[in-house]
Amino acid sequence: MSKSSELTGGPTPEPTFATTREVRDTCLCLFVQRTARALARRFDAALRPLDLTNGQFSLLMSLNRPQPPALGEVAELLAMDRTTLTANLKPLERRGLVAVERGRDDRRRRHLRLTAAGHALLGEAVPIWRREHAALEDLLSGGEAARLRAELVALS
Amino acid sequence: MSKSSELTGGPTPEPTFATTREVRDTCLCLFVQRTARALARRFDAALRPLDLTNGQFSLLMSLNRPQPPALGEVAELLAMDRTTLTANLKPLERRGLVAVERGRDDRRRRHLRLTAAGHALLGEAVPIWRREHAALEDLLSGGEAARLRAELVALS
DNA sequence: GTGCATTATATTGATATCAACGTATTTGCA
DNA sequence: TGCAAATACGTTGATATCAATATAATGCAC
Repeated sequence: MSKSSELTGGPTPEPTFATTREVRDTCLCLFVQRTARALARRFDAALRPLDLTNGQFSLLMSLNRPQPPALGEVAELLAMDRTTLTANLKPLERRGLVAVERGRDDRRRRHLRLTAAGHALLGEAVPIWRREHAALEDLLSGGEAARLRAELVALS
Repeated sequence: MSKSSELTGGPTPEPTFATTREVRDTCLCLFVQRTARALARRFDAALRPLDLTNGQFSLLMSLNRPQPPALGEVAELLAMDRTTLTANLKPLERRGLVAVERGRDDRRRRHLRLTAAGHALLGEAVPIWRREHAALEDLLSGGEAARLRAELVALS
């Protein structure tokens, strides 16, 4: 059936150019990474006047809630490694946008609280996000955005 | 109409929790970054026996073609900054998987060539990619993968 | 063929990402 | 109670990402 033995488990053959085209044209991981880079650049550029990256914006936004969440909860919400979140917090702490405080009940936990400055900066970022996101949705036809979100969540 | 003045351009109000929910539930950039992290972890784990990351796999694969492409072409194909690609090449060059050679016609160009070792390693990676990617497509219903790819490209 | 804009790439500095490993605290069980 | 497993988090080292800036080669106008 197949001219290739790539599936037989024998001595691995070297991939043909046809295999490369197949991977390049179908690999969902590659497609998502590519779009992730493009969107990151786009939102980074839009938020540059506030000296915020897209990731910092999403992180600050996830902290804007009645009760300061623990680090682990936020990491899970962002589908991010805990240690990555620890690293990402450092520049925000330095700038006084986020404060970290030990849990009173459970002293292992570290709760992340948005400071007044962080809250205010987030307020400036929201209109930028609205503008940029509206432009983004214009690239998709009606209803596609919702479907895209559902598909992305299915892969997460 | 709107109880919020976030769109009026006046003194920026601080974002409400409702705004946070809106961003969290709709931001395509956030959704894509989240899925990008999850898929990267997944393919990184699958390729770990070969000591390859998902990005290194995609990069090696993009070099598997008749004529060695120039750095800039590859960067555009991967929607990646040129300087990022320069950095990503270093570990692959160290391991002897990729060779960089100056263009003969245009000596500014640097052509990226897969070595025999790189080609062989890529051969070992293909079955792993096939297995992992098949598992991934199972998470989506029929035809969704193609639609997802098209939507991701529209945003790139 | 000179000179200048353009093109292709490298370097530096900052943040982002995760695995491997280590520490402190809590929980549950004997 | 005492102690081991589980939980929450940090640190280190490696790669990934991009903006800003610099260098070198090409090409074009004149």
